[in-house]
Parts: sequence; C-alpha cells; structure tokens
Amino acid sequence: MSTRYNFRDNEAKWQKAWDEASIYQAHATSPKYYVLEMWPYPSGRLHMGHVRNYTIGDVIARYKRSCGYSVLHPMGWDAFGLPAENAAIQQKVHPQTWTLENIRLMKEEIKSLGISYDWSREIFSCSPVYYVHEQKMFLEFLKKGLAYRKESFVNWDPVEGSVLANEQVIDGKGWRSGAPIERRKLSQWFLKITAFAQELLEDLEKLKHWPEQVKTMQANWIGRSEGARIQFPLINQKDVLEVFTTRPDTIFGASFLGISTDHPFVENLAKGFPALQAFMAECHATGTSQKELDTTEKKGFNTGLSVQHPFLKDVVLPVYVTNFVLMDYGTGVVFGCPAHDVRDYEFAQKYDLSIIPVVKGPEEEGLPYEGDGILINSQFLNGLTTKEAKEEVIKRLVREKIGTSEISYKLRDWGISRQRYWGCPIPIIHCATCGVVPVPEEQLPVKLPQDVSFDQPGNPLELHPTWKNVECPKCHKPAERETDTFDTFVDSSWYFARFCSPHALQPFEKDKAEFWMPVDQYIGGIEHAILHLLYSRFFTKALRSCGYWDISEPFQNLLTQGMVCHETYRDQTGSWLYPHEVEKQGAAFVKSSNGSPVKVGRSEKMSKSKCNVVPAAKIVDEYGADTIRLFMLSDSPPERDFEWTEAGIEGSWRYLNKIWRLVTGNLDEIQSVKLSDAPGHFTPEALSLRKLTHKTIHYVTQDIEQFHYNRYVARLREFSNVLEDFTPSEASERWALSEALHTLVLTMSPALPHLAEELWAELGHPPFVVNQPWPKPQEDLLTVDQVTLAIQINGKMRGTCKIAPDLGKDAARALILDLPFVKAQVQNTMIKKFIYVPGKIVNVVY
RNA sequence: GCGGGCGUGGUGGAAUUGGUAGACACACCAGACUUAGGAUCUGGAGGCGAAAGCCAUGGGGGUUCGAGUCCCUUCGCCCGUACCA
Repeated sequence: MSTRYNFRDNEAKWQKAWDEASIYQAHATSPKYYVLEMWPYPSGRLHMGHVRNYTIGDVIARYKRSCGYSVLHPMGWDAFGLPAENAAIQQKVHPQTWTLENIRLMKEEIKSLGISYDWSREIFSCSPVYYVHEQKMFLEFLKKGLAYRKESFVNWDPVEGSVLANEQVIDGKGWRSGAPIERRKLSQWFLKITAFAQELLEDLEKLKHWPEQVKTMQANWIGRSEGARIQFPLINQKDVLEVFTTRPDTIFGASFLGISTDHPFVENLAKGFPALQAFMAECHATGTSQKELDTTEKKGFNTGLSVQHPFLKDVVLPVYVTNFVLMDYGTGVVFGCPAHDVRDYEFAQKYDLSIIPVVKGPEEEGLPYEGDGILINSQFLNGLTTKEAKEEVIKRLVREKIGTSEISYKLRDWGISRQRYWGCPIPIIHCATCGVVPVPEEQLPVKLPQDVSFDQPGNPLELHPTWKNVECPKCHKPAERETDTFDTFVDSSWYFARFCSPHALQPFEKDKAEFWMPVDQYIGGIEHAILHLLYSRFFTKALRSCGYWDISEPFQNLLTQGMVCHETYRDQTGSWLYPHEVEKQGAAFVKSSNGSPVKVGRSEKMSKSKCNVVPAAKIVDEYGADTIRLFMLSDSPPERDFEWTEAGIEGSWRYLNKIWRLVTGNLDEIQSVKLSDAPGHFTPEALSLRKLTHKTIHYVTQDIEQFHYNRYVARLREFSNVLEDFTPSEASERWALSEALHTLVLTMSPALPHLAEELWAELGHPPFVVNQPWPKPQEDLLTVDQVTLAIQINGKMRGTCKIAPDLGKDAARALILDLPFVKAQVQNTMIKKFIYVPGKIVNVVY
C-alpha cells in the first residue's frame, strides 16, 4: 500500500475505461434528466471559470445517474465570434483554422477533467451541418413576420471604415484607430422578440427554480409600463406629435416637448435647417451603448416650433430636439414635466423652462418629486390621487379623441445583423428588381467562403467577388448576397435543442426534443442573466409558433455561478505579473526572476489583461482532475464568487491523500466483513458510527440537491475526520466501519469520480462505482434522543442544557428554572416571559 | 445614468431561513515523529481581558423576548446595460 495516491495513472486509466464502456452515452429512457452547462467560446485555453462550471454540472449529472435517471449531459462549441477575426488580423491565421485548433486544445483539457459528457453528441456552431438549420429557421421566421428589416445605428470607425462592437469602443474612440466613433445608420435584420414581450414576462412566474434576481432583471429589462399616448398639435402646422408617457397625471406640469434626434419628423425638419443638422451631427458623435448615451451630457435644441397643450387652449409648449429621448422606446417624443422628473428638471434649469409642481407628496418634498401624491395646480385633477388622476386623464383624452391608454415595453427588437465574416451567413439575396429574396431552401446552406483575406478593413464578405455576386433566384438577373452574418447569440439560442438529436437532418427530431426538453438544470455565469437567457426563451417560443415543437420554456432550473477570482500582482514598474512569476518570501511577495518586491492587489475576476489567471491545464497536470474539482466545490457556494489560492488547491490535494490512506489503510480490518450479513447487535461505538454514516448520507444528499456543494464537501470531511479515529475492536464495529467506508466512497463519487472508482476497486468490487445506486439513509438511525438547548436570559446567551428534543413546555420550564446558573441570575424575581422553542432555544425574561 | 447583487475572524466560508455567530477548511502558533515529505499526527486560536465578563456579521438607526438574517439609511465592491461571449 502506497501512502501517496497516484492520480496520474488512475485518472488516465478510469477515463479510458469509461470511454471504452461508453457509459456516459445518453439513452432516452424515463425518468430523464437533462443537465447542461453553457457551451464555451473556444478561446484556446480552459480557464478556471470553465472548470468551475463543468464541475458543478458534473456533480449533479453523476448524482442523478446514481439516482436512476437517464442523464443527458452534452458538450459543444459556440465557435463563431469576434475573437477569431481579431486573431486573423493580428496573427494572419484563418478564423476557421484558429477556431478548430482552439477546439482541439480545449477538448483535450476538458477530457482530462473526467467530466461525464456524452461526446457522441458534440456539436459545432461554425459547421454548416449546424448552421443550415439556423438559416432555415430564419426563413421560417421571415414567413411568419418574426424577422424584418429596418434601419438602425452602429458604431462607425471613420478611420478604419468599419463597424465596431461596443467592446471595441473605448471612451468614444475606436480601439485600434483611436478615432472618435460616430453613430451611423445601416439597414439591418431584426427578430421580433417584442411580439413575445408579454409572454416572456408572464412566463417568468413559471420558472420556479430560477434565481429571483435573474427573474427580476429580466422583468425590468422587458420593462412593461402602462401609460398613455397623447396628441400635441403643432401650432401653425398640420402635423401632430404623439407622446408616450407613464405619468399622464402630470400633464398640467408639462413645460416642453422633447423629441428624439432620430425621429422621422426631426429628420424631415432638418432638411434646409443647417443649425439643426449640426446639432444632430453633434449628438451622433458618440457610440451606441446605453451607458454612453445615458452618461453623455443632456442637450437640447430649440426648434422654434411649439405645440398646443391638450387641455389648456392658451398654453403652448416649446419643442426641443434632445439627445436623451430614445427613438426605440414609446413614440420617440416625451413631454417634459420638470417638477416630477429628475432628467426634465435638469433640462428645465439648463434651458430656463418653467417648473410647475402638480403633485403634492405626503410630506414636504423638495423638487423634483417623483413619487405619488395628491394633484394640485391641475384643473379637473385637483385633489385626486396619482392613480385616480391617471385614469381621469385617460378618460378625458379618449372622450376628446386626443389620446388613448397604452402599454409600452422597454424591450426592443433583437438586431441580428453583424458586418462580420466569422458568423452564420444570412440566407438572403438582394435584387434590384425583386428586392429582398430568400435563398431557396434547396440551395441551403449558404456556406461561408474559405478564400477570404483580412488585409483590408471591414467585412471580407463585402469584398469577395464570386461569393457576393450571384443570380437572383426569382428573375435570374445579377444580384447580391446579403454579406452580414448572424449575431452569435442566434447560434446559442437553440443549441440545447440540437443536443437532443445532434445528427438529425432537421434541426432536431420533435419527439426526441420533447422527450429531453426542457433542460432540467442549466448552469452558467451570472453575466448571461439577461441577453442569452432571454434570447433562448424567445427562440423557444418562436420555434413553437412555427410548429417546430410544443415547448415554451427551455430551462426548468437555472443556476448562475459566480466568477473565479485571484489576487493581482504588479512589479515596481507597475506591470502586471502572472501568479507563476511571483513567489512568497515570508509575508511578502517578490518577483521570481530578480527578487524585486511585488505589490499585491486585491482579488479580481481572472482575466488575461491583469495576468491573474491560473491555467487549468497546469493544475490538472500537477494535482490531477479530482483535486481541482474538489477545490472548485469546497470553498464557496456555486453562486458566489470563488477565490483561487495556491493554499486551497494544496489543501484539496492533502484531503485526497487522506481519503486514500483512510480507505486503503482499513482494508485488512474489513476484509472479512460481508455487508449483506448485518450483525444482530451493535456495540454503542458501532451504533454511534452508523448514526453518523446515515446522518452523512442524509445531509450530503440534501446538500447536493440544493447545490450547497461547499457544505457537501464539509460533511465528507467531518465524516472522514471521525473515521480516522475509529478503530474497530469486534465484529459489529468492523461491519459498521465497512459500511461507513463504502458510504464515503459512494457519496464522494460525484465530486471525485476517479478516486472513488479506484477505491471501489480496492474495496473488492467490479467497475463501475458510477453505476452504483445512490445510498439511502436508514430512517431509524436518524433520530436523536438528546439535543443541546441554548438558554438565554433576557435575550443574552447564558448557557446550554441537554434535553429531549420534544419535551413539553411546562416540563422544560420546571427543568430550566431549576438549573443553578439560571436560579443564580433570576433569583426570586418574577418571570415575565418564558419563550421555549423545542429543540432550539429558551429565553427567560424577568 | 439605469437595473440586479454582494459585504461575517488573518483568509475562503457555515449558520436547519428570526433562535448557541464563526461548522468545514486555508494560513498561523506550539509540540510529536521521521526512512526530511508536495509529509503525517496532537493541541491552540474572533477581539479585549488574569478571570468573571464585555465587544463583535461594512457604518448608522429601527422592529423583536431574540437580528448575520426583517425594515430604513449610508459607504464600498461586483455583474448587466441590447455588436465581448
């Protein structure tokens, strides 16, 4: 018996054995369990965030397998995207070559972790076999009116002459060129997610096991609000401007109209109005991100036009073109009520507009006051509450035919066009005669051409002569292919369905998909709380309305994991250092290469830019898969951030060896034990061990079910701490020890599959431990006959007392008031209150 | 700016969801053992204090017999913000 566990040989051995037995291949037999981790973007190296994600998923997959479920646990590649193009530009390597090589490397690393994936279902978003279905779906959506074309803004880099992602715009400038970015309009494809706004909102209630904060974020993102649409006729003109407002009650506080720079009326007005044109250009000299738009200084341009107040015939309001009214929300026009809106208040002060308070709050409030209250200065609304006033205004608007009630959503349609090469081509042909023509189904897939160059800026597809120039399928005259590709979120909005029948000729076989779906447990980073998850929910519903299946929600349960963090290090020059470049000298850190002092920064999310990354492959190589898996589970609960430390991984490695010694060191003791022959009598020591064994099963099961993996590991450690001190002296104790060791191996197997497999063999069993049923606790061993009751006197902890857990209140009172330390404190004072929570606490108030 | 979170010893965290704050670990200290190892084993440990005890869950206030947990307020950090994935 070796005292050191040989992870290198064992992990390779068992991974090979699992592979050869194909034990992780999913078979569609009930009951089913579909566990899915978010598929990775193949960046080339596995990082700790991936390891954490896959480990969390693997524990539940293995646990459910032991519980008798038929488990589907697949893995694939979110292989399209911007980094491949950046690599192409920087390293002169084709995006496909770069991507496939990255996949090869990452797959090798994932495999070394021993995750129970069914690799026969592996899929790649960049393969035409995958994206052909996406192109067909898009054409279906087009037929159903769920896809359409409209103009919208992109970040335009005037120096590069290309479109930039928000990420590539830094402080309003292009990341490569440094040139100020402008917003430019392009005609682009959109998916009508707003058609499902109400359903996406309502169905959140069905998602019982989604984190509340994710549901709240999605609900706020959808942003349903009830309000009114009100007409404001322009003075001396025929036109009418329509406003959407959620505060129709404040209509008498209106002092101006704000209209979006992108409103058709403004675009029209700007013709022959150079000052306005200049203002609009000024507003467009910014990127498209919401954060940038919101934090840019609020500006307005007085058009000189004015509108009539809907209820006050002698009041006219000036019309300002503004940079803070969004064309995408409501009607693109707002009325400004400075007394009751912070933004309007600032605007009114800047442009010296009147501020009329019309809502009186419950207390003396300063302005602006955005809360509810009683209406003042408001004609027929005076004295009404905010809620009543809203109803009354709408009633009048409808009666006078100058407005209606309206429900509005913040959610905007999903722009899916990207002016990039490395994505799924949009299957459309533009013809001068026939307009927008879908590529006929028999010509699908539209494959990406291989022969492209990144020597010039912009999308290489634009510059590709033979791919771009085609014949119109309808009139056969020369036409052009759509050169935009899909947003990569499209690829990840249905991959979970493809896994159900990954080799099917259609996107997925309906019966297979309806058998496996919905995903029973979805696991991924919190950063996807809104976009990816909302798009996937939308796609599921859109596919339903196109007749693909009868599924409405893709993910039954959701776990959002926290980030993996690490300390940051900088040398004297301020450059970031990798953890492997520094070493500890006493309490301080120094640079390994020259011994110079290192400044230790706070722990942050692992990122290449700050060099605080630890490559997973290195750790697997040094400590093995089980050690890294154990550490990933031990410290933090999955939804919290995780702190990576060298000490932590060491600690996990030591624990692995401890288990190894514990089991192998007791083999002789339990050699003669037959677990099927339970002894008739147990010594008190044996009984007490058995109680712990069954309590451990009980709690470990609960902890795994609830994803309290750190507690699960803590229970295993507590259990093994006791086992270490247990020396059997007769038969029933040897039996109890054998039961305990078997339980330890079985319960640790979801976390430490390789070690468990090896020890299962050492215990004399044929493979595989992963196919063993999950142990069940014996109920009669879970009862306790005494608990430690906490005793408070006047709310302060004063002592404890051993007591039967179900003792009645009167008996408990007599017993406790008779305790010496209670008597001493209370003496003969009258007891005012005696609070008794059986099994937990007593509070004596005197 | 807006939306959502998080904050507990030197460190990561635990606390049956309003009932003994610090489980389980890491780091540390003291000791044992030795075929000096990536060891292992035993003991200690929130702070102050000789002790009794007092103080402690980012800060301040409140509700309660009782608050890490609920409410108000404030500070700090993190995620998302629609073209990073």
